[in-house]
Formats: sequence, C-alpha cells, structure tokens
Amino acid sequence: MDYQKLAARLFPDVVQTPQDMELRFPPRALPEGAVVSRMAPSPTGFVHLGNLVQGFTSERLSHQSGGVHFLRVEDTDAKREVPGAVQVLIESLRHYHITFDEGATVDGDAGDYGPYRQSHRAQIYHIYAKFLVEQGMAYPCFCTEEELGAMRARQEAEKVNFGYYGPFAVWRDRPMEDIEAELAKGTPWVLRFRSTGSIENKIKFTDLIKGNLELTENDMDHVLLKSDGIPTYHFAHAVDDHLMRTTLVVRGDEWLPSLPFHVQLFRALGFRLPKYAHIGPLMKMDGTSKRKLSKRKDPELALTYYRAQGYPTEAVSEYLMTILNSNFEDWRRANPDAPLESFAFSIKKMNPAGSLFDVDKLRDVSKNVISRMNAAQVYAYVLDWAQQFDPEFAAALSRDPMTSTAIFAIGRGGKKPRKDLAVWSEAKAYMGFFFDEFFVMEDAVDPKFAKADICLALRAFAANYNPADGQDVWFDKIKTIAQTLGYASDMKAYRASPDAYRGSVADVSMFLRIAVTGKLNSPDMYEVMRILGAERVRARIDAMLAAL
RNA sequence: GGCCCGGUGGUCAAGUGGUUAAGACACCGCCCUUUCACGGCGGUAACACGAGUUCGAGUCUCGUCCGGGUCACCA
Repeated sequence: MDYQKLAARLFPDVVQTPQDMELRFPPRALPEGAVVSRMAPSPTGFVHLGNLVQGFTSERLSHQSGGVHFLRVEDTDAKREVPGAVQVLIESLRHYHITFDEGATVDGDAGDYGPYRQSHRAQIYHIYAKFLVEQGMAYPCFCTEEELGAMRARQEAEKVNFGYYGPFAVWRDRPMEDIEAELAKGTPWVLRFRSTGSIENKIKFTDLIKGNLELTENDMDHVLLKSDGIPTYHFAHAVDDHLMRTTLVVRGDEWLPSLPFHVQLFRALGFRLPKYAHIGPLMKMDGTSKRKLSKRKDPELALTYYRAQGYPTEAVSEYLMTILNSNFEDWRRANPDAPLESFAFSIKKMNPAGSLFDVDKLRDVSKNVISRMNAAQVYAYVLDWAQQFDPEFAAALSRDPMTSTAIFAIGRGGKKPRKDLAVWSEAKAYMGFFFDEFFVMEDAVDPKFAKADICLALRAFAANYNPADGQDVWFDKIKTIAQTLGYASDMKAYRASPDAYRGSVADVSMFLRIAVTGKLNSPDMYEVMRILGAERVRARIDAMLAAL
C-alpha cells in the first residue's frame, strides 16, 4: 500500500505539515512548574455543576502555579449546536469567578494559540490526519451506520467485545483499488486510527488524582475524523492540547476508559503526553441506589437551577470546594472572611471516588455565606433575585430601600448572627410581613387562650405602647401587663409552677407576634415594631382585635 | 458481557502499619432564650466480607461481594 498516495488522495488540499504547526505554536515561555490547563466544554447551552467542578480545579491549579488557564470551545458536534450557547457559557463562568488568560470570547478569540473554537480548526486537524495516513497509522472506513449496527448485534450475540477491531475492522487492510472505488462513487468515509495495541497488554499510568493505574491497551480502530471531516473528541484533544501546550488535563473520570487510546494517539502523533487529573463524578440518590447526576433527568445539575432557587453563587462555589478539597472547611472556619482565591488548593486533597451531592450541606454552607454578608449586600442580592423571579416582591422591596435594608439588618453582624436564609427565595416568607400587601395571618393563637383574654392583653399593650421606648422599657411594659392580667412575668417561676398562672409573658408576646407578623416565629419583636412604625403596629393590633 | 475505577457513621470526609478511628452536615437531648434563628454542651452512629503478610492491618497483598463508570461518525 502506498500511504503517500492514499494521503494525497484523501487530503488533496492539505499543504502544511506538523512541522509548520510546531513553528506556528511554539512552546510557551513559562517558569518551571507553571501549569497550563484549560476548560474545554461543549456549548450545549447547559452549564452544569460538573463544568464548575472541573473549572475550579483547572483554574486554581494553573493560576496558583503562575501558569495559564484558557477556554477552548468543543463545538465539533453539529447536531448538538445551540445558538448563543457560547455566550451563556462564558457569562456563567464569569459569574462563578472562573477566569481565563486566553481562549474563546463572546465574539472571537484572545490569545496566540487559537483559534479556540474547534469548529474553526478543521485545517489544522487535517494536517495531522494526513500525517497519520502517510505513516500508515490511519485509514478510511466506508462502513455505513447499518453495517456497524449489524456488527454490534453480532458481537452481542457471540458474546465477544464490541467495537471495530481485529477481524471486525473490515476496512483496515483493504487494497487501494477498493478504497479508490468507494471514493470514486462518492461514498462517505470516516478516518480511523490503526491501532497496534492488544488487550493482552497492560499500560501503567499515573493519574494525579487516582494514583497509579494499570489499564488494558486499546485495540480498537476508533474514529478520528467523522464523515463531515470534523474530528472526534479524542483526535481534537490530542491535537489541540499539544498545540496549545497544555501541561495538565483536568476532566471527569468517565474519560478513563479512553485514556489508553489517548496515550496511543499522542505517541503516534509524536506528542508529549500531558499530565492528567481525572475527577470522580457527582452522584445523587435515585431511590435506594446512587447514580451519576444526569443532564437529562436532574434539574439540580444545571447552574440555572441554583440561580432560580436563589443560592448565592459563592455558596455553590464554597460547597463544591468542600467536596473538592477536604481541608477547605477547616480553612474557612479559620479564615471566615478571606476570599476563596487565598485558599491553597491542592490536588493531593482530591478524592478519587465520586461523591453524593448533599443539598442539606449546600444549604448549611449557603446560610453561613449569607450570614457573613452585610444588610446592604443581602438587600441587593434579594432584590436582584426578585426582579427576575418575583417582580411583585421586588417592587415592594425597592419602594423604600433604606427600610428594606434595615429589615435585613435585624440580628445581622456580631459573633452570633442569625442564619435564617439559605436561599434568596426564602426572603419573602421570612420578612414579607413587613409589607402590607404580603401580610397574612399564617398562624393562630393557641386555642387554649380565650379570645376575651387575648383582647385584654392586646388592648393593654396598645394603651401603653410608646415607640420612643427603649428595648428594656418596652419589654418591662409587656411584663407588667402580663403580671397584671395573671400571667407569669418571670419564666423560671412559670416553669416551676405553670398551673399557678394563666400563662406567661411568652404567651403575651405570642399574642403580639401573631398580631404584628401573622406568624408564631419572627425576628426580635422590638426591632420589628421599630421598623414597622407605631401607626402600622397599632393598625395591625386593631385589625386583630376586630377579627377576634 | 468485556474493560476500568471505587468501597471509613444516613451524607461529605480525616487517616499513608501502633489513634479512645478527627471534624462538618443531618438527626436526638439539654442549656441559653418572650418565639424563631444563632450560640454552648452532650448523644446515637462507621473501617463491606474472607484469607494472607506482620509483634501489630482502616492502612500492604490476594480473593469474594457491592456500588459506579465506560464500550458512538456525543463530548
């Protein structure tokens, strides 16, 4: 077989050589130990937690080492192309503070190692495809989908390994005449790798996360170029990561099975193999069993889900960091206000196994993140969320920003801040009662108290209420009312002999709380009344008196 | 089915031959407290199983079992 002739026949337009590419994309001048890593997502319009996990890891590792982090868009699958997806992708990543030194941008490329969209790199791939054919390491295959399907069915029936290999690689050693005949007919073809591997052999490999691995050699003649001339992931990975001078590939461990093939490919192309870090998957419980989080079935995989629920982006980041680096939580406790970037991310701390996604934990992290914010920040975030997902609430909040901020300031700051909110969408339930349009009687007074008694207490409070009172005076008045009406003003005394009283000052407070907030639970009542103002406090007490 | 990865409380996880096997979340109890939230104290709960190596194994080896991933002209 004349491989030169075959190569020329298959790629008549290719004039450049791999050497030309070496000159065009020279090795990077970076200090020893600087990591060049990248994100290489496909633009499906669906940015998910897996992207973030991968992105945090590659970003931290490259930037902490003084290296380069770039973005490459893997848009090689025309069938899955979604308009506008690249923009969504880039904006989402920026939102989560995953930064790039070079790569694809919304309207083009930035950097010397591009193009950074695989759809713009066809000529480059073809140079290497031609090279492999010339070397006898790749060949065209004219099998149809039907033929491949039938082969697979036969393999399943015969219980042999699936795939295009050995005796099943029907186009592997066809004579030139056969190839020429199909070409002349215009039959579509794919370019396949001619594997010299055997499943009898093992290769040793060290993964930065998984450690020492022993894998079976690849004996499959995988597809390099699809019939439209666009490369498969494998081929694009080898060519791009070599030419972009990537030193570390961070990706999900679903790629582990194809690693032996990648090792072969790099060797065949004369490329130096980068280091690899394969991350375990994010799992979830499905009934009684675990499974990998799925794009199709699990809405909580999508970043838009967290946006809609109202999780601060920082909470999502911090939660993922607790999964990625086991010592992150300890560090955060010791450095509550330090920016995420000052944490010393270590690949050694990454777990080789997959972890179950834990919503309870996420909520806890989120509460802590929010508790560290000041009232103005919380107000801004809640407003931002509400403008998109609850416009009526947003309108109420922004009517009087000062007051809204003051509401969020209750119990905030100090050593023991309240942690009421885990997500912005809970804000309305938490403090909506401040707004007359959202005020509803959610809860009722314990029916063991007679309506007449409740009225007595409420009237007494209204009669004595002075908004100018300090907190102590305010509460002393309530205690006095309690005492006068036969309720215990001292909780210890009440607990000692509850039957000696009509109730306690806690019950009197409860009447007031229901009247003013409509709820059994609320933040500090004194602060609530202060912000609500005397007029509305009285109006709500009157309304409750009327309802009783 | 083949190949590969993994297996410490319900969950996330420390742990690299000698520990009373950390910590966090969740759960339960008590304290603080006018409610809730916060905070404090305490509690239930784990090395999948079986051999082997060793004075000694969660840690090393082998086998078994279980879980997951992967076997496309998708990435």
